[in-house]
Amino acid sequence: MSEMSIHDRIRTDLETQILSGGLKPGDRIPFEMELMKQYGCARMTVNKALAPLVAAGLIYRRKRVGSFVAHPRTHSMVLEVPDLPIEVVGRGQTYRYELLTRDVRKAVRSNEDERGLAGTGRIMALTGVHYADDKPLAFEERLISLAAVPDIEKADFSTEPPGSWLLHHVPWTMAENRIGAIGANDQIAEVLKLPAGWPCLTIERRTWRGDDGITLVRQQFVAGEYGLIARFGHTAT
Amino acid sequence: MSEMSIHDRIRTDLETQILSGGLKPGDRIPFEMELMKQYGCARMTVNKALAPLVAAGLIYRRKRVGSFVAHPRTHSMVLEVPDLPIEVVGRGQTYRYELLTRDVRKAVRSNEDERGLAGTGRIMALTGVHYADDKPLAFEERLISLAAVPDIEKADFSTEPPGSWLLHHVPWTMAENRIGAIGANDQIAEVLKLPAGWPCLTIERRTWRGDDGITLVRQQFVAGEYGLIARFGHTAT
DNA sequence: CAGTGGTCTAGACCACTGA
DNA sequence: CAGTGGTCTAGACCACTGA
Repeated sequence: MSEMSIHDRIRTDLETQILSGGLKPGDRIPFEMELMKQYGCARMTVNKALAPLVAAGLIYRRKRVGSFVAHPRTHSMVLEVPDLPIEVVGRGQTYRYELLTRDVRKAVRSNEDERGLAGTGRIMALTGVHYADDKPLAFEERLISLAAVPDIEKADFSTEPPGSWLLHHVPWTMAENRIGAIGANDQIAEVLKLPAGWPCLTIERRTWRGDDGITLVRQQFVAGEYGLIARFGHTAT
Repeated sequence: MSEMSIHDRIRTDLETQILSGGLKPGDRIPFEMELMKQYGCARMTVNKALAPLVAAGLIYRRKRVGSFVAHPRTHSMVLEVPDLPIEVVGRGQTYRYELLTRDVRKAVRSNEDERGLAGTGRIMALTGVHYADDKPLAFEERLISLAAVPDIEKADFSTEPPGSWLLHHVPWTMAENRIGAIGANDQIAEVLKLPAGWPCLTIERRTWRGDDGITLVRQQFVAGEYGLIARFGHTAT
């Protein structure tokens, strides 16, 4: 407790009050001058405490008016989309990736996915299967922009899956995941050793660096074998 | 550009370099003293620029050593778990909730879900269906702790679904979502007007206020009719 | 106009830790 | 020991905006 810095104490005190409901959405929080007096500190210290609360969307501030608890709009959770090998090994299973197809070619103009990724530049197209304890866990198809990631041509995906390679080598600035469910089609059912139509959790992820698309990946996880967990969080306006 | 504050310029300059790959994971970023000279500002201003980069996990700092670009570890995304009526109406569809069953009783000690929620106190158990444009969208079963939410007994769920009621009336401090896929069983398939075994996206959400469980809800969304979207984010070490 | 938050300065002392 | 980051102070000027 006493090891906490003053700005940490101010911040956590306010967080606690907001999350416990003691301070409700729309309520005014004390002015900077008042917090200075309460905590016996300088204004910069109060400011340092409030900045992360603004960034987290817990409060909003208006000049001449004051600072207020924000109104929660949605349940906003932090979703960890983990590196699959680490996730699987972390569960005590063995992990293996099997590369099925690998193709380097010019992006097809009429294909929306490919055009959005690399314009009319070159792309690498990969399909593969993730195994946990030698049981099929997920089917993956992936497109990678060679303009954005030229080094990818030298990568060896017989040992390391492309997602891990990218995660470790290529920084990204923006990503979007779409999560849904679908029944496995005949081809995927065969690869995953499932009856056709078997339910799968789908994740479609697009990743950008700046305005440049890096990769587009679609994964189908065998229902029951894998789930995503999202925890905690709060976002408001 | 010139409207940007100094700390915003320092921060975005560094972000740009890191995200463009000009600064790679493990690279040292300039010392605070160097940034002071580069930007002609005080050390506090540099500090204000670096703090959000630390919070975002883009850099890490070690005393006596310096500050470095962090190594990306996992994709950490913000998942919006929206209020369903708002989401549906936002898509231009009509929303309707149909309450199927409502039961108030003592929690069953042998049932792990119920015991975890309310000890041996009383609970409300609800099942219902969410409709979009009068087509079944999701089946929902929900348990609510009456100890945590006594007012819920007076709520009318013929118009408003219980999730919205709770979102608007009960603040929560912690939540956990488990996302997966499953084939609809016979009972749920009938309610959702699907063939048995039809793939569904499942969301299981537990919500707490402090140490008290508020609600546990399991939702099954008809595959193709609904998806979750998670955006952006970054976590590193 | 007056009071708020936004930003910034030019210092200061400290804890930590590699050399 | 020396140099880094962590924190803090006591000011300052400004833009914004409700009264």
